[in-house]
Amino acid sequence: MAMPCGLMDHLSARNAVEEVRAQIGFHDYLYYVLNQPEISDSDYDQLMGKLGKIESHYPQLVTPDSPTQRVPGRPVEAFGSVSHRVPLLSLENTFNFGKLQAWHGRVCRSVGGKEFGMVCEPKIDGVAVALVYEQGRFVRGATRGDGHRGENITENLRTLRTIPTRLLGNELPGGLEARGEVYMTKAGFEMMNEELADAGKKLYMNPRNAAAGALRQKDARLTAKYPLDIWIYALGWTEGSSPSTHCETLRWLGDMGFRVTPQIGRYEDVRAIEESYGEWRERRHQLPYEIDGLVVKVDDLALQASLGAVGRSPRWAIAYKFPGAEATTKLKDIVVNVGRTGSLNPFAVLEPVEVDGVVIRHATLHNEKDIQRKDIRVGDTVVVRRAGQVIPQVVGPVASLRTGREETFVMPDKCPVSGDSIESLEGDATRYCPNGACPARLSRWLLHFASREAMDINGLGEQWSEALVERGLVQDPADVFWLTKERLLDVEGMGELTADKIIVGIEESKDRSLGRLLFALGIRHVGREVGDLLADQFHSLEAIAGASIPELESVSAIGPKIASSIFDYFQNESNRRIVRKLGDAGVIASQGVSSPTEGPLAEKIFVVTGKLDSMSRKDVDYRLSKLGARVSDSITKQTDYLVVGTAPGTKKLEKAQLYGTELLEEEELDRLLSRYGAGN
DNA sequence: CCGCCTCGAGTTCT
DNA sequence: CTCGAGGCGG
Repeated sequence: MAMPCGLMDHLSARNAVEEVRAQIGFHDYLYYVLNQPEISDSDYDQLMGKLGKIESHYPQLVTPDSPTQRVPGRPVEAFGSVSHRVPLLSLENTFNFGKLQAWHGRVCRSVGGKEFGMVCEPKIDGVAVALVYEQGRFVRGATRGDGHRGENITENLRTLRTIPTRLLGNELPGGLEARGEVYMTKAGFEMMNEELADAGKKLYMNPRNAAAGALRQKDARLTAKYPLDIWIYALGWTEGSSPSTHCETLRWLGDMGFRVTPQIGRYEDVRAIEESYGEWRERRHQLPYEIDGLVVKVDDLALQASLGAVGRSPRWAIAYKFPGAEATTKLKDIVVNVGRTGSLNPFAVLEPVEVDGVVIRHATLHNEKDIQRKDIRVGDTVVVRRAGQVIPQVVGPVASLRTGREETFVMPDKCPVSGDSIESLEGDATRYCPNGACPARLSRWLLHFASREAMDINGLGEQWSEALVERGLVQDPADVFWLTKERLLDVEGMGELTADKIIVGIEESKDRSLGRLLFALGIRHVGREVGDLLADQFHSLEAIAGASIPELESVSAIGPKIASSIFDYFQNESNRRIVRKLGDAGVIASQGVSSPTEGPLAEKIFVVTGKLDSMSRKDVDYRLSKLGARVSDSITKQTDYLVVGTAPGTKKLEKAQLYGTELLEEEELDRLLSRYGAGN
């Protein structure tokens, strides 16, 4: 064997390598685990350089646990599977204190009423792994898998600097298995997604999925690029002696160089745990990584052993989870709804799941493109989130849980209600049912026609809209003005009182403003705003119906698309009939009063976020507009003030910060209003 | 043509 | 609230 540099014989080289590796291992521990480096980065680099140099001269001394080998040279073909010597069980879950008390009661009974200590630690939202060490060296790492067999991801785990390749200390057991949770910090996750977005690649949905994805890279060189970390939370098994309580075990593992969950508490009383749960629930957002609850364990290991397990969960531990803003569930089906415009709107039928204290069964999927973009398939396990304050949203599929039996969604080519062939308008992501008389469209249209912002017909909601259309009493919204109490009573489930209420509601709606009526008609691209604009400009329904495209376009904010949509609407014979019927029924459509553009707050644009205690949003709107201000709902550079109520939307606050918009507390708004005589 | 801004449309659950 | 699309100014 050649000895190119000749300075060392083989034996002293071996000693030198061992020496340097031990030093590097120790400094890795100080730097990555304790966050207390004792040497400078350049000194550290020198150590690494030295090791690399010796190893390059004596390749036979290179072992997989060398610090230079954290990132291997080539990808693996496939992950092997390994069986766990002691199965990794999953924990029983609870979201409420009652079930925690019940668990505590069961443990109490089975230990015969003796006092016992419990340990409580944050439950990291990551990927559970088992790390096996032999003679103090990291030899194997695996995922949980089904609890009995997991995937061998040793190479990938080796890239994590916080996983020691060698343990510290002199009296190490012959073999041991440490268990922990690999996670990605929130910041690392954001950064990574930004990079993926820039590269035009698919984004990860949350830090946990990103961590799981990173660990499943076939090429560990890729894993090394992800910001992964680990907290060790338990000892799986060991050969030789080990401490007798969970607390001490963690300390013992920490001394060997593992990065052990720091925020751990010991309790004798479940009520104290409940208190700590409350604190963690608040504090979780300040942590740099995500936690989804607390894990409560019996501290005494002998007691743990005597309690054993039921089914797949140990009896000596329970996960006390936070009500999550996110959950995963099965996507049972994708069903298509027909909107009032005839738009086909796919929505998800979900296995009911609790998200943030509410059971979610449905969620909108927007349109076909959106489903394709997110690659959502029927049968997928999906992540569901309550976006913004309320509305459930399917974030995306958990692709790793696919069985191969999932079906991709195809938009039907016939309307699911009327059976008409589907039209797709050029440059429009949504598709439409072209049949204006489609019963689904009709009942949605009627509902819209009667809605608060439109004709505001009291008593006519979803239920009765559908019933009236189904009974054939209404073929277009103008028909409602010919309804009589007798005919209403024909409808199944309709009582005297309801019928009276609806008749009165209809009568009262006859003199709504022209703008509202235009909006109610449901002309494509004509909403509340454009409706009022047209009313201000033309003063009567007849004038609008008779206007030419150029005349319509002369109104600012109305361009070619909107103009031709309006023009086409009034060219259509059945629409003209509706207009005539409305006139015959005595629907007056008084001209809307144009809003004053003068006043103390003229030209000022307000946006409101969150809930206000003293008045409703409509109230704010009304009072501010009386002073000449405008209330918009999205923040732009033009916005002058953002009124901040309780539980404000974070998006709006962020934007306000970006544009330097002035913030107004509710009190300040009150003062402002009363100064100009528009207060309470 | 692009980048803003604004408007329209659909939406869940209690 | 969110997305998509229309209008309009640079």
